[in-house]
Amino acid sequence: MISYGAYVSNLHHFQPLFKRWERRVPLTDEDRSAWAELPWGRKTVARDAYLTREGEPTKVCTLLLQGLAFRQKLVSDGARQIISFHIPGEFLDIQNSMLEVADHNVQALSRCTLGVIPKDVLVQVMDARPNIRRAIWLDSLIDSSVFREWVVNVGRRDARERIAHLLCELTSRLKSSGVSDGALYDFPFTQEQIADATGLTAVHTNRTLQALRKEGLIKLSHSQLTILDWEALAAIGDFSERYLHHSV
Amino acid sequence: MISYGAYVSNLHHFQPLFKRWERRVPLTDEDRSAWAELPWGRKTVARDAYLTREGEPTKVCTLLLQGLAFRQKLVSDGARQIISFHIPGEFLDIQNSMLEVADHNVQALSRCTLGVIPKDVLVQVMDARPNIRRAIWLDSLIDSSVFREWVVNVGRRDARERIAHLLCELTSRLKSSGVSDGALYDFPFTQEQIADATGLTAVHTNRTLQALRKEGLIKLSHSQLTILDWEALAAIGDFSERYLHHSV
DNA sequence: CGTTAATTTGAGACCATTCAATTTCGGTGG
DNA sequence: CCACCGAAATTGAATGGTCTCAAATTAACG
Repeated sequence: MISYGAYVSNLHHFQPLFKRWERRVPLTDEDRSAWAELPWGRKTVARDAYLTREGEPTKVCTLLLQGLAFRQKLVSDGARQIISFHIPGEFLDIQNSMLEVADHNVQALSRCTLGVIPKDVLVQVMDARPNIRRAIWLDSLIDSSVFREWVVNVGRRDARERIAHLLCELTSRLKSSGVSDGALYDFPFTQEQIADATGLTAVHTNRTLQALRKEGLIKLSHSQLTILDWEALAAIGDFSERYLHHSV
Repeated sequence: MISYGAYVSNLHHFQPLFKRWERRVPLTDEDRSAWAELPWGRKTVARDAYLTREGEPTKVCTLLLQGLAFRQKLVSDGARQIISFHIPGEFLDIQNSMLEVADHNVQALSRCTLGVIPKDVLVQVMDARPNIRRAIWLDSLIDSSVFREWVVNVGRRDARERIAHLLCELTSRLKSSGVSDGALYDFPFTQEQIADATGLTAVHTNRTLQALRKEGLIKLSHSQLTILDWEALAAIGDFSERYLHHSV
């Protein structure tokens, strides 16, 4: 029998997830408790830890509960391309539920707490609960939309535009999720990570960030970011929230 | 009452789709006939026609029956980034089933025949038929994987590598789908389209293709492509089929 | 407070772009 | 069947954004 304390505690971990899901799909109390009662494993990992490795067979799906994480692929000469960043309440590898082999790597960006669940359990709950199925299906479609925008970002924007766009995306998503109030204090990304996410070198990322600072668009030091002029930054980055599908 | 002739004819149109689906998910005769009996609209469009426009409300989903198509986004200065190419038997906008507004454009690359279906019909059939649901869910996850690889391609490879990779992807997908035998005769892509897909200019794409030709890696003229040295081209493009998930 | 990671700076080289101009290709009408 | 036309491919030369390779400085952390 599950104690009331543990039960509430479980539900508590899923608040960012439920909050995000319920913006788009109605959940019943049954949905929520069924979700919380799944055989979740808890895991805490250090910064830079690999959560998934390309080429390995998929066994579980991973929900990010606390901290930040990112997906990446390595090319033959060893260069790294970051493909997406993830915030609490997001699945890091929902595709593992259906695909047999991981096609990219997932790494912790900061110290992370994770909810880990066997892939077949997830498939079962998706079959049984239409609301949860739709919520996950929507998450996955929105992930896809973000990947598409990243193709555009690295393919057709220059350094200044790419970085402005990335900062806008992170701010917008954190604000929408309620994790941050929008000014994005606490910005644990290294310049090398920003470089790998934008297809630039760390050196050029450094110079570009300095330019944005000198123009009074952002304030960034000691892992603290402040967006000083959102309108200007969004204009530079050609940023529109549409692709994030915050409302449905 | 649906005539036998029309019924068979309908099924015929979906052969490339069913063939692809059944590599990963078992379909029953009931699944197939239920699918064929949906209220499909047929549409034929000319080269370059827009099938979906960013910002427009989503009403239908579109299945490519014949011809080639691509997804793209335009940035503020008018530049175009192509995000994916599509071959017969693939959905062009499955995300329309759940999202309210299109986040990118879809264009016909050649003259196309399309199957068009209202989004709510698709949602219903996915709720009712687990096999079809899983097939579409898999399609969508693999689309996502391709988008991720494209982020890597434009983000961390040089011109030569990007184009080699793109040619390998197209060849591999056409071969796997059975549309082509793998040598990829009939290559209707313009150099401008290849440029827009790889984040390059048409001029540099031209020079890079010439280099690949001079090295004896490909033969390309008059819209006919032949891969002369697959191994070498795949090595240059750092190409692995893993991300295409041909088998599950 | 020492050690490593992360950021910053400089200078030169290079890949890809820009901007034209030219040639070839593909389709059309006379 | 050939002349014509716009689209696509090709070529050249100059420019420039980003990279490379160090080296120096600053920040983070136990």
